[in-house]
Amino acid sequence: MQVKKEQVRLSLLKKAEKEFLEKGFKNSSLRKIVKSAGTTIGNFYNYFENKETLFEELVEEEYNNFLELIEKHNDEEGIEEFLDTEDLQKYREVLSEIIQNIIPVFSEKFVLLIEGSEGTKFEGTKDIIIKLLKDHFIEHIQKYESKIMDLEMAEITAEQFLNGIILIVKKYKDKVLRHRLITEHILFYISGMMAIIGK
Amino acid sequence: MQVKKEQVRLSLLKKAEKEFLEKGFKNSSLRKIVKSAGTTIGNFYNYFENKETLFEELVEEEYNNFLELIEKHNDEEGIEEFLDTEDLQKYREVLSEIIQNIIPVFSEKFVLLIEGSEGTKFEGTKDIIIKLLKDHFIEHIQKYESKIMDLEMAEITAEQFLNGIILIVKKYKDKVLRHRLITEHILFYISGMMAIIGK
Amino acid sequence: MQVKKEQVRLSLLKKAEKEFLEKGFKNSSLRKIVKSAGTTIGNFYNYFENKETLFEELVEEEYNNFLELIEKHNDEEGIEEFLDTEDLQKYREVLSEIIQNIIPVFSEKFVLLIEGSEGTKFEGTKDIIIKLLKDHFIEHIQKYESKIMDLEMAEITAEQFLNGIILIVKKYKDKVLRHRLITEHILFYISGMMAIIGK
Amino acid sequence: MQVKKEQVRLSLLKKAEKEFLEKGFKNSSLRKIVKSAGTTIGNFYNYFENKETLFEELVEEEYNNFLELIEKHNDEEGIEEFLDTEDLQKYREVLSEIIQNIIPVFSEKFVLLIEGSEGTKFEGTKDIIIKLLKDHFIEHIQKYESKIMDLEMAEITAEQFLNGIILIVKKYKDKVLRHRLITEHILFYISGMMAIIGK
DNA sequence: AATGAATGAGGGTTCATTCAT
DNA sequence: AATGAATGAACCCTCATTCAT
Repeated sequence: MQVKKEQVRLSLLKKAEKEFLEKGFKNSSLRKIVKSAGTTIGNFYNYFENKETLFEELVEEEYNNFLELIEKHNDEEGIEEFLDTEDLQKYREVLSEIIQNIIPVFSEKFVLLIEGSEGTKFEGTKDIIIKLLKDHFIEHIQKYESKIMDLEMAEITAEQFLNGIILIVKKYKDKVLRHRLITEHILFYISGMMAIIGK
Repeated sequence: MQVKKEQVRLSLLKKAEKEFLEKGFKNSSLRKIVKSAGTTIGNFYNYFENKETLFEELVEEEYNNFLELIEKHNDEEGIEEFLDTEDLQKYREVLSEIIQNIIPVFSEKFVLLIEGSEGTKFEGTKDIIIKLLKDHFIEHIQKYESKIMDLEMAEITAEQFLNGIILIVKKYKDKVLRHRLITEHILFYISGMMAIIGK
Repeated sequence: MQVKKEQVRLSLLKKAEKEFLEKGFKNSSLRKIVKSAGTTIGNFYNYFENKETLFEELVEEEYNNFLELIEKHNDEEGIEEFLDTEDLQKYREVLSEIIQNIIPVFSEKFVLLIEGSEGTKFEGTKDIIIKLLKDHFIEHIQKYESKIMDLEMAEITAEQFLNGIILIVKKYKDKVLRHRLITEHILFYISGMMAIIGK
Repeated sequence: MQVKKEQVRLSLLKKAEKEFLEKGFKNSSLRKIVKSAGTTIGNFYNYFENKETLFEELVEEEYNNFLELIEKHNDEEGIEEFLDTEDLQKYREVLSEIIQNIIPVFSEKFVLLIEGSEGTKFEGTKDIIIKLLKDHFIEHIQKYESKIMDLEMAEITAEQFLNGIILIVKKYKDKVLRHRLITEHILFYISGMMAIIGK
């Protein structure tokens, strides 16, 4: 009695994503995932090695996309130039366009990767990203402001910046709204940082 | 072999706080708390009614302190006047003083209350606080800026504002540093909000 | 080492019935049931949702049969006419035939339902039945004797009547003997009641 | 800090009787008894050896009273003569007087002894009494009726007879009512038995 | 491919009893 | 006499995983 293989597999992934998002990896019950996907525990193990593999499969691609984004961004020096303007409305527009390209990275899977990965091999991802962001912040500030940013504030700001994006993605499913809110969020952070460094 | 009562009790509370902070109420294991406190499961129930009571005992006082803070703050209209200044350094100083009075509320127990209380009767506290903050934000902005703040951004900002405090308290144990960072954090949020509403 | 499903399931039900009958629902140990059925606690939960479901599965059908019996009996007015005779032997025969139809209801499961259900959703069943019987007694006596039965005695008699059936079913497994004893039991109660009301 | 010894002891006995009556020996919690008696677990063991001893102390005297009653009754042949009458009302009166002497035996402690003693050394008492009653019934019937009573019905009747008394004592605390109901109950049984043996 | 039986460890909780103070 | 700390076994239940079919 065989159902098309891909169908079961996709159903499992979909229901797992839902459960993992709601409860995180550790608190998710494989039994419940499997049940809501309409198959059985035993069959699950025909598709995935174990609970962790299931999680990894959900998140792996996202993780790689993100790494890629980071790398590309490191090459693309010059973004900041656009941002070096006094006209806030202009700022917004430029930002919005930049975000347009980045936003696909900020998906539910990304939330999973950052917030739901405790107990998996991805559980350090959030820290890695925060470190990247922190270094990024410090570097840019030094470059443009000739002021040393407070190390602790840099770290806090980095984590908060990330948290904000996660928060928006979790709360708002509508793409347009999400885009606008992320833009505002980033704008908010740029303004805040400028205030801190006393510009 | 009996140990003095208070010693065991305190040890249980201490180890419980640690475990609850790390894993949250639900994911904490009573068996592990009890073991690391150097006693047995059976004996635990001589000190506390159950797992939830243990949590509540850790957090109850903090919760009441917080409620008190809220009430007092609602009375004290006029804080904002001090903040309505163009001199950023002055701003910082006034803020710092206000925070001095508030900061005892932001303890590890407060973190527990906000972040680790899922599964207890306190699990709605975070949402309540966010709502309070959100309404507060909206009200003030309307009063001083004659502009309506974006409802979604108000909510995000409120949650992020709270998250930031939690983050600082979790990461930095030194009182002086904590105080400075919270001041900066609040300053950051004021700046960010002003940017958003386009001042 | 897998055993055929139905075998384990039936074994669990059988051993559970035994344990529940001996000790009642609350005092029965799932561990002991499971052990005597030759399986493990973990495996039990592959067959039944929980301890209470196990009980309900044993008793549900019986409960419905009983409800049906009650309903049918409420329709069938006229039984008493047969009983309104002076010839005791005739009485016995008519009773015996009526009981023949009712007796399948009085099984071990019925005992479980009445005596072992404390702590389950069926725990009020005995009281319901007693109330039904009491009202029944009172009504009939009024109809045929134009005397009001003592309310307390009605209740005691109802409970005792039920207890007697339970007792017989518990003690005697042989169907023929059981039938005879229940007949005698009912006869006994009719005689006793007549004596009380002074006929 | 000493309270009068007897006071604590009596309080423990009183609360234990209540708990044992409600839940039986096995299902009663010593913790709860001790708490409601206003003392502590540790102190309990200064007064009683253990949970079972507590039970025994409650019931021992009752048990001996009962044994005595039985013995006395075996001597007193002749009671039945009074009962050998056709006048029901006379019957009632004689019975009522006999019961007057017996009724103190049928106390809450007696209920405890019969119904709540599972798990103690008294757990066989009910069976012993039933056997005594059964033999008694059989003997009397043979003597007066020259008919052999059905052995099974004798046993059932004996148990039911005892159950009825227990039931009355449990349900009705008022002494006068209790006395009347027990009289009626016995009358009921005599009538029922006569019907069975076909008199 | 699919089923679900079986395991064993761990979850929170209650219990009677012992014993140092 | 009185306290309550300490123990260890038992309670029902959930879990991820393995494996025979």
